[in-house]
Parts: sequence; structure tokens; C-alpha cells
Amino acid sequence: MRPSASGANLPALRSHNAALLLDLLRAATLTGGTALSRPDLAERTGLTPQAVSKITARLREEGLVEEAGRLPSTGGKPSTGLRLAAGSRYAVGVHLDGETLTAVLTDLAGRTVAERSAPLSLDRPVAEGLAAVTAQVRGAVALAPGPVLGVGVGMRGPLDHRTGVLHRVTGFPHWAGVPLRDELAARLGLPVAVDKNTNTAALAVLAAPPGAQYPSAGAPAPGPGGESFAYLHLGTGLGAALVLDGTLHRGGRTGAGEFGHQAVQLDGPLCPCGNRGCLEALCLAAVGRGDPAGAARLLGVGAANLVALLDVDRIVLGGGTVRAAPEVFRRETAAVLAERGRGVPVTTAAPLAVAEGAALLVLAPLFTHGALAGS
Amino acid sequence: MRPSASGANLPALRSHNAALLLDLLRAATLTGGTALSRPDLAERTGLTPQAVSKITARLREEGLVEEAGRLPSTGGKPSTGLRLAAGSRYAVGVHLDGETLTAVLTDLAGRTVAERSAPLSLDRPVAEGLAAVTAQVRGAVALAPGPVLGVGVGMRGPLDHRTGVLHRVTGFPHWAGVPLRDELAARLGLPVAVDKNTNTAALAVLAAPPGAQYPSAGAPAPGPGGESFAYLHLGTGLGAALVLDGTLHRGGRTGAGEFGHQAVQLDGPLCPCGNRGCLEALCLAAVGRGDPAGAARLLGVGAANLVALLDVDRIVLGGGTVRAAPEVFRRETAAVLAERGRGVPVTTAAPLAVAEGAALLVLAPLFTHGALAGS
DNA sequence: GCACTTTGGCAACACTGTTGCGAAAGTGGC
DNA sequence: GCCACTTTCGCAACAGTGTTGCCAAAGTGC
Repeated sequence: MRPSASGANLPALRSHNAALLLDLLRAATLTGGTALSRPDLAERTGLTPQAVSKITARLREEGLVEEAGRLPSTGGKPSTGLRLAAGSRYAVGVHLDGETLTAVLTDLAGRTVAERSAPLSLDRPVAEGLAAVTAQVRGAVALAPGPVLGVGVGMRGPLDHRTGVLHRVTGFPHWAGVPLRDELAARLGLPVAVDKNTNTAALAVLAAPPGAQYPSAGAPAPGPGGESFAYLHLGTGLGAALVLDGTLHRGGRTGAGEFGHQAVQLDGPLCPCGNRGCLEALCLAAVGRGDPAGAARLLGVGAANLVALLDVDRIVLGGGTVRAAPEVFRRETAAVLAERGRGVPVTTAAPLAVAEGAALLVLAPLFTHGALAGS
Repeated sequence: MRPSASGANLPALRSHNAALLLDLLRAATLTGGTALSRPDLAERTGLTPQAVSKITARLREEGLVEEAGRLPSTGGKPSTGLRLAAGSRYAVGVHLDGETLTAVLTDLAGRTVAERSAPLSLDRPVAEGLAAVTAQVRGAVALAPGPVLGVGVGMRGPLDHRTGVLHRVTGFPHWAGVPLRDELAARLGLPVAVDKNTNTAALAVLAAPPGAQYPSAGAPAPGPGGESFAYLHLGTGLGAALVLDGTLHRGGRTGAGEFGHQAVQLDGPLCPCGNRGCLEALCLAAVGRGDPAGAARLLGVGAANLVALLDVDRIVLGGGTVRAAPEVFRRETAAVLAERGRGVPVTTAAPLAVAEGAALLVLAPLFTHGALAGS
């Protein structure tokens, strides 16, 4: 019987605090490249200055953190700047959508260093697809100036992110049951992680500091455990990913985020899923008749339901259909939210979010201090 | 500036592990009163047997844990049973609904030892209401055979559980802005915690081991971080509380759980909130025309949306309207969920769930190991 | 030049869980 | 009845946390 809840020991404590500091340094790197001082870190973590000194000394020995000159004095000895050694490790993220294969090489901070993409139809046999991914990843790895920690893959669900096995892939039944993670790991000789495209995109949004994306005036203060937001993905289907208190919520059976089949019109048109008035069916119909604003307003209704239920701090939109008219979607969705008294900021995700978030699947263990135990 | 994310030190480690063991012992007490052995605890936590011995020795010194005879041998020296010293501490939980004041005295395991209730209309002035609560709590405290740790209060929201201040109280505007927690704490000389009735009821459900509530055959295995469920409360209004991965999700601005104003009929009847087709309006209308089954089926639609979005393990129903016809609600809601391909177990909460969960607000800090930091 | 503040490392410390070991207390084979 | 074996569980020594006391370094302000 596996432990139902993990006890914590000294190594766990150590890695928890190390990850905490690394996460703060990464966030500082991404906001503006400003270095943090040891006293800064002590204040933000609640650790004593001496503890911070010890921990950062270890991290510097491992090459993960480096000194960055002296910061201006505040009336005494000037403090030494510390920053993430972003160039010390790399990761590769892959986005597989139905037609294109995109691979990005990111540094330790999660910033994209190089990008490659190629057409890849999932119509082709599995072996051919795997070979194409392998080749593309090898190409990205070759560009890395330092060691590559692993490879993350984001693609349409449903799939099991723990085992890396695909379930059914709508439209491409021959991919069902493929143990993608293990197949790629064997070919590449690198650790591989697989997750749904909505989840990886949400990870990319989570890693990017919110202040950089929308004016902080309209942004509510995030809750204690970190920020909460919903990522809504409108492409060939409609899905969502939920980040609650700084943690991606995947659900008990890894099925969370079925946003497309929310019923919003009890007597609405029949959806292929068998029910009536599903948000996805209504949205896709609006898109189909060339009415992105109408689709966006429907998305707004679903988003309002979601904000009411979960009290998230903001909504992030993404996916192919949104990318075709980002400002329309952003504006109309925000308008409906405001009308319904659920006014929260609405932004759009970066175009490469899915691939960049996939790379973060590999980097995340270095920075996650949320669960002291780890999985 | 307060620490944005808490570093962990040795005392935090210590209380984390102590809480972990206490939680396991509490769960064992509630399932069937069976005692656990030290090796059991070691296996379930991943701690070494020696660590368990040290920790339980401390807990026994504090009087929180006691030995309970010898367990049957498994081929060697028989192990000593350990169990929560349920009678060593007590807590009081109060449920304030619009008309009744219910107070329960619970032991350390959260089991109700005594119950008192009295009519109390929130129509009355605030001072009178506070006096009534104070008197009722004092009566409950007098019945406690041991020290009382504090008092929890569950009532209709919206309110701020961190400060214990009420916001608006629908129908009783003179209660708006009352600092209920501090007023009661000053009168009683005991720590007081306040939360929404839906949240406290969910805490009561969370504390009760799921196996005791519904046959484990239909119960999916809970996720890694603990079980996930939604508690739906239908009384004078419709609200919800969400427990995700074993943690109550309150939302960034403590506003999560606005389940009643989910739009499920875009062109539906106007709701007092200003929108159309809110689930609450439709449900209450069905109840109003004497159609509980219809209300339950509507609840089922909302629950299906919720299961799809959050992938929760089960649905729990509660509140005055449900309590009037629990089996109808349970059956019809479950039927709609099954029809929609979201078949998860549906149960009803215990009648005293709100008050018992309120008591758990006080007991929870002893058992919560989820966030190593605490709030 | 001097008093003061701030940084940050060294050393000793308190306390964690861990390891090695051994006594206690059962079961099962002979 | 005896012995080998297993399991429990505490004592003692240990490794490794973060913490405290202290002090040198390196600035600012008068």
C-alpha cells in the first residue's frame, strides 16, 4: 500500500526551501531581469537571512544560481544580487496539434531560446509521427548551449498525464492507447512528460508573472497560495484548464477542464455528446457562421459561470480560433463578464503557450514547493 | 510586506508530521474505532518507524493520543494500538440560519457529544442575537468534560472567513458589517472562527471518511492529494462548496461557491441578480410549485456541469429543502448525472453538518498538514 | 574622521528524522 | 519444552536542517 499522505523529512524540507527560492528568482528573472538580494529572499520567504545564505550557497555550487553584481545600498553595506542561472539547464517543449508540430527550446527560466516547427498530420501512422517528433526534438536539443533536462509534450486530450498514455484522440483513432511518454523516452534517452494542451498552456501562463501581462491596476491581489485563473482554449473544440491557488487542478481522474460540455441552454441544439445546449456546440456554431463576437459572448457566459463558481482572479483565452481574432475575443468576453457582475481581467495567452508550457512540465519539479512531498 | 510563500523550518516540519499522524488517527477513529499501530502509521506516512515512535511519544505527552491495548500479532511481537484521545479536547460548533440557532459540542475527533438548539430570528437586533449565541455556546461549553478549544460559526454568506466580518446578509441588512468573530470572541473569551454554512458543511463531509457514507463499490479512488467533491446546498438560496484534492477551495476573494447563479438557460426567466436563466431561480421556482423532483433534476444539470469541469469524485447534497425530501433529491440528481455521462455517487449530508463543520473550523488546525505553512 | 546601518559569513547550537543495535514478546517447527 | 525466527519498539549515536550569537566588511550620513 502506498503512503496515503506523505510524511516530511529533512531532505524534503531542504528541497522545499530550495525550490521556493528558485521559484522567486525565476519570477524576478521573468518580470524584468532584476536580481534579488539575500535579504529580499529572506523577507519574502520568512526564512532567516542565515538560512537563505546557506541555501543559496548550495544552489550556487550546483550552478543553478549566480551572483549578479552589487545592488544599490540602502544605508549600509550593499547587498549582492542573486539571479537564476538561466543558461545552466534547458528543456524542450513540443506542441502537437492536428496539423503542426512545434518544438521550442527554453532556458531554465522557461524563456524560449529557439523554435522549430514543421507540418505533421496525425493522419499518418503512429511510427511516422513518433519519428517526426523525435527528429524535431533532436534538432532542438542540438541547439542547446547546455544540458537538456527533458522533453515535455502538450496535445489534445483526453490522456493520462501520469502514465503518458493517450486515450482516444478525436478524429485520429489509431493514436488511441499509444504510450507516448515511454515511446519518446526510449527513442530520445531523455525524461519525457505528456499533458493536455490546455494544461500546458495554463502552466505557461502561470509561470509568466501576471504583472507582465495586464495592467496591475485591474488585477486583484492573488490569494494566499498563489494566483487563480482559468485558461479557456477554443480551437477545434472548447476546453479549459484551471489553476487554483497557484496549482494546476487536473481532477481525480485527470479529466478536469471539460468546459465545452457545460450546458447553458437546456433546450438548445443537440450536441454530439448527446446532451443539449453545450457551450462548445453553441460556440462552434457561432464560429462556423463567421461570428467570432457571438462566440466570444457565449464564452463570456461560460466564463461568468466559472468566475462565480471558483472566484478566479482572471480569465486567459487561447487556442487557434482565439488567435485568429484575439482582440475581439478578449473584448467581448470581458464585456459579458462585466455585464454579469463578474468583472475580472481577460487576457490572451502567448501564441507559443502550449509548447512553452510543455517545456515547463520538465522544469516544474525544480520550482514546485507546493506539495512538500512531490509525486 | 508579508511573505508571499512561506519557507519551512524545523517547527513547521514537526507540526506537519504531527498533524499528519493525528489526521490518520482521527480517520481511523471515525471509520470504526479501530486503533492503528506504529508500523501502520509508518507505512502510511512513509516516515520511519523510529520517527513515528518519537512523534507519537510527544503526542501522548500532550494527551492527544493514547494507547489502546495490544493488536493481534502478525507473527512477532504484537503491536500496541494507538488512537486519538478523543475526550481530551472539545469544540463548539454553531449553525445560525435565519430562524434557528443550533449549537453542538464535539469531541476532538469531531463527533457530536451534545446538541442544543433554540429559535433565533435574525430579525432581532444584533446585540440580542449575539447574546443568544453567547448564552447557547456557554451552555454547550458547560457540558464539556474537558477543555474547549474554541467556537466555530457557520452561517449564510457572503462573509470574510479570514476576518470573521459579515458582508450583506440577505433579508437582514442590519447584520451587514458585523465583526462577528471578534464580538463573540470578546464575549466568550474563546477563539472563534466564522465561515459560510456551505463551507462548514463541506468540512463536516470531508472529515467523515467517505467509506462510511456510501458503498465503496461505486466510489472512485480519491486522487493523490485527497478526495474531491462538491457540496450543493439548497435552502432559501442555492450555494456550493468545493473540496478539491482534500482542500476546501474558498477562492481568491473568499467568494467561491456561487453555484446558484450559474446560467443554464440563456433566455430563461429573469433572476433578481439581473441575469437570465440562473440555476437558483429555476430551482426555487420548481420548489415553489411543489416539484422537488424537478428541482432535483435541475440540480443534476448544474452538478453535471460541475463534474465535467472539476472532475470531482462525488456530489453531496444538503440544506433545508433537500432535507425535506432527501431521497427524491439524491435519486433524481444521480439520475441526471448518469444520463449525462457524469455518473458519480450522490449522497446527502448529515442534518447537523453545518454545525458540526463549524466545530471543525476550530479543530482543523490540529489536523491540517496540507499546507505546511498554515495561514 | 566618526557613528551608524546593513550585509553576510563563521561557529556553536537546538532540534529534526535516520541508522545501528538490542531487549521484549510473540509464532511456529521440532 | 526448547529453539529459531519474526516483529515491535526504545535507546544511543549520527547527519543534516534552520537558528542564534558574534564579528568583519562596506557602505551612508554628519
